[in-house]
Amino acid sequence: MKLEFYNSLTRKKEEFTPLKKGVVGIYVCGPTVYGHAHLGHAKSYVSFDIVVRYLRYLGYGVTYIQNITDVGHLTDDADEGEDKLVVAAKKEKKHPMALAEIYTRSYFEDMDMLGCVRPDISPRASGHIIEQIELVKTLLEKGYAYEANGSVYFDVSKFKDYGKLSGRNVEEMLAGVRVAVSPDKKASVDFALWKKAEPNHIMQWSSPWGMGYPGWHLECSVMSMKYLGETIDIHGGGIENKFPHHECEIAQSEAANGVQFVRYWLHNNMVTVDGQKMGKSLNNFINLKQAFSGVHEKLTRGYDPLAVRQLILNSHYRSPLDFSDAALFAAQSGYEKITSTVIAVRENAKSAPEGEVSKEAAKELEQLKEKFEAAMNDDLNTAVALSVIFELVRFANGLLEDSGTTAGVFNAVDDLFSSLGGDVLGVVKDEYIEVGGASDELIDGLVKGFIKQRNEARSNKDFARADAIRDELDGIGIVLEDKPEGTVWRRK
RNA sequence: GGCGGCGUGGCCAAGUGGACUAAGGCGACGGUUUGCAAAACCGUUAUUCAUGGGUUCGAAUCCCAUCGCCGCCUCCA
Repeated sequence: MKLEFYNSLTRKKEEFTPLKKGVVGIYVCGPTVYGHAHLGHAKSYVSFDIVVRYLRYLGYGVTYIQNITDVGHLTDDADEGEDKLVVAAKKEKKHPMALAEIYTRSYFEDMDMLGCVRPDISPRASGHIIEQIELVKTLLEKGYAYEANGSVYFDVSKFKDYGKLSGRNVEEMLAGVRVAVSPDKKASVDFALWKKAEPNHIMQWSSPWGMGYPGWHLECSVMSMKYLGETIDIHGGGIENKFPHHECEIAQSEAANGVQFVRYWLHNNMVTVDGQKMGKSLNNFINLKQAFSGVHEKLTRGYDPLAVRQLILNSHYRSPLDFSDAALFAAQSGYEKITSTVIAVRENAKSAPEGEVSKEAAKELEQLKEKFEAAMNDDLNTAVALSVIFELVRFANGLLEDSGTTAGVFNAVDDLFSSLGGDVLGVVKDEYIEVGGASDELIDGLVKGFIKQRNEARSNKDFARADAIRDELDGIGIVLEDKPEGTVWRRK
């Protein structure tokens, strides 16, 4: 089976073929950096991280572009309202660009924690004002836009395909207008390409139409065009951006270039928290730093970033995902199960008897790999792909109990964990340095001292003392496990 | 009000006309193992897929109605 994506544009699953053989250009709408990234960002960017990782796994050369929106958009569409970056900047008493810098760094930090590969280019909207002005000029020259009172608007009536992505009908939209129409616009559906700035507006640039700033949809058109060309293979983003944002991107880009803008539109669904929409006023707004640290009244503990990632992968990217403390807890347990098995496999690979992979093991691993790829090829069904990883865990644990398992088998199992669980899903790490690593030498020495004392107590049948030592260590987050080959410790 | 989507075991979630008497994870319970645990392994845990009708030889999957939730129609991943 070939790789298929559900294309929002055609509303069906389609086999994926890139425009140019072997290479893929993908553009994903990035964050507006006026606050820390939250669970919704995590779902979106982990989802597209999987797209990039899987395409690379399949051997494509992928160019991954994800913008950073550091020019705030208006807080409403009635030509009123304030730039939301500016609003946040005032509140924190910082220059908007300083604020953008703070939250851009915070964003990358959180995405690194979640194991998302960095985009090849993270273009800033503020760094592409010239290109944006050029696009507006082109649209004016071609008659798709008009200037009014220092602002420039896109004339939707000139672009026949408007509405093709979101399934909206321009006449119906005109009939059902709820927002007050700006006096400068010819029609309520027209959208701003360039906005005139009031003198006190902090972020403004000079243009042929006077001082102003770019409209909200322009940057994505401009930056995808600049780095990926006029027609790009994949454009990703949140489903809430289908309209108006992506619809407007199509209009601007296709009007300017006269060619198809995006071949495959991929949209991820939203998150809820405890079954409710996540909102600042609902007190269920959880950002990633809170999820990782557990400092939030909805959370009973902090969660491993990769456990958060695993929870996201446990459902389909086009399905809504409900975050709750219980769901995170379950994901954490499952993540730890995978982790401990991978570590055990790698340790055993070093001490196991020499030997090649057995035919039976090789066959089993091949079947798991095929099942995994079939799931991923079906519009990235990570939930099923993850279940294959759990099948591999069970298979591996069976091998671990068999003292006859050879190093060759363990290495083959590790290879599959590393490629499917690591390279593709990103929930298996290359190295686990938390336990027994150089940074842990002191702790390791101390814990081993306690283990020695406890085992002396055990051999003297002084189980009360033995259990007391174990409980004491458990209280500070260290778990002891008595294995046939001796007692080992790990962090909780 | 208009448009789109969803509702599967105690919880999360895949499956979207016949191989479903419904994956996988978490939790719970029983067993193996253990001094007892932990971890691991084995087994049990939905005759049923929001509710009520209908189509079909056959429906979780299609249609209609009802209830609930989510998204878009104003920036938002």
